[in-house]
Amino acid sequence: MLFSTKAEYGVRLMVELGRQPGSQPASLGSVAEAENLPLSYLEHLVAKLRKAGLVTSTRGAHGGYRLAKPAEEITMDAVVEALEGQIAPMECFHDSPEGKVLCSHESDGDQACSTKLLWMRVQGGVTKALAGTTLAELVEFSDQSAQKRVAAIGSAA
Amino acid sequence: MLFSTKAEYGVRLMVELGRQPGSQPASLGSVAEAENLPLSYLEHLVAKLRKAGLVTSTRGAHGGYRLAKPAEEITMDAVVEALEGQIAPMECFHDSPEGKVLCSHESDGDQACSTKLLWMRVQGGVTKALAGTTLAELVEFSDQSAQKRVAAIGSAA
DNA sequence: CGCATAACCGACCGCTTCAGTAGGATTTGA
DNA sequence: TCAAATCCTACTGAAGCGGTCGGTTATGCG
Repeated sequence: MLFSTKAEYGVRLMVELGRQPGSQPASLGSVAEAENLPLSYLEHLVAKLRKAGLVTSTRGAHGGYRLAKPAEEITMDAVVEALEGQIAPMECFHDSPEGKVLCSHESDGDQACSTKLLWMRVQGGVTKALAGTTLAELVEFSDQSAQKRVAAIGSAA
Repeated sequence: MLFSTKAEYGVRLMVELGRQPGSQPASLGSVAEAENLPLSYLEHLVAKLRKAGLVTSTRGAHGGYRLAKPAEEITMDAVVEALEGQIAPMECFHDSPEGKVLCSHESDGDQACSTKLLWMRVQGGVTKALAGTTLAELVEFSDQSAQKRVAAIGSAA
C-alpha cells in the first residue's frame, strides 16, 4: 500500500468538514459517527491537520473543527502530507534547499544512481495527482453520489 | 515513503543484471559488492524476482542470475510489484475480476466513497510512471552517468 | 456556580512489516 | 572432492500502524 489509513481517514474527515453548511464547526464525534471511524483515533489525525494549518478548532461546548480555508483552495497534497509526512517514493529522496530532488546515493557532483530516473517519474505522477485534486472536488464528488442514492430511493418509493 | 528499500535494492539489482554483457550470469555476490548491499538480504529479493519470472538462475559454481527477458521488454511496474506486492494507494483498493478498481467501502451499487476519485488519480499516476519506464531506460541512464564520471576523471588527469 | 460537552495531550499496547542475519541444504563446474 | 554458488527456513531488533485509555483544559448553558 502506498498510503495507510491515516490518509484515508484524514481525507474523509476533511471531506466531512467540507460538507458542513456555512462555516459551522463540526464536532469530531459527529464526524466519527458519520464516517463510522473511531473517535479517539481521529483525534490524533485532526491534530496533525490542525498543526499543518488546514483546520481550525474551537474548544468547549458546541465547539468543533472547521476548514481553515475554502475547500477550493485546499489541495490534497497538503492534506496527505500533513497526515503521512513527506511524500517521497524512497527513503533516499528528499527536497534539497533549492527545491530540487536529490538522492542521497549521489554523494557529490552530477553522479546519478540508477534508480533516480524511475523515482523522479513516480514522484511526479503522485504529486501531480495529489496537487491537482482539490478538497472541493471530493466534496462535490461525494455529494453527487449521495444525490444518486436519494434519487434511487425516491424512484423506488 | 511510498516504497521500501525492497524496491530500491531490487531495481538496482535488476539494473546490474541488465548491465551484464551478453547473457552471462552474474552471481549475487558480485552484484552485492558492486552496489554495496548485503548479500543475504538480496537473496530474499531475488527470490521474489525469480518467482515473478523476471530473472532466471543457474545453480552451482559459476552460476548466477540473468534477466529472463530483454531489458526493453521489462517494465518497472512488474519489477516493483514483484518486490512490494500489489501496488494500490490504499488498503480498500483492489482489482475486481473485470479489472476495474473497486473500493471496499462501496458495498454495492454505484455508491462511491468520497476518497475514490483521489485514489484513482494517484493510482493512475503511479502505474503510468512505472509501466512507462523500462529496465533498458534505467540501464542506459546509469551508463550515461558512468560515462560522465569517466570523462570527468579523464579531463582531471 | 456547576455541569455537560467538547478539544487537547501523552502514554501504552498488540500486531505486522522491515531490514537484516544465520545456518544449513543442494546443485554444479573444475 | 572441493569450492562456489543458489536455495530455503527460521529468527531478531526496531519501527510503524491502528487503535485505546485516562486525564486536563476550555467553554457554552441553565
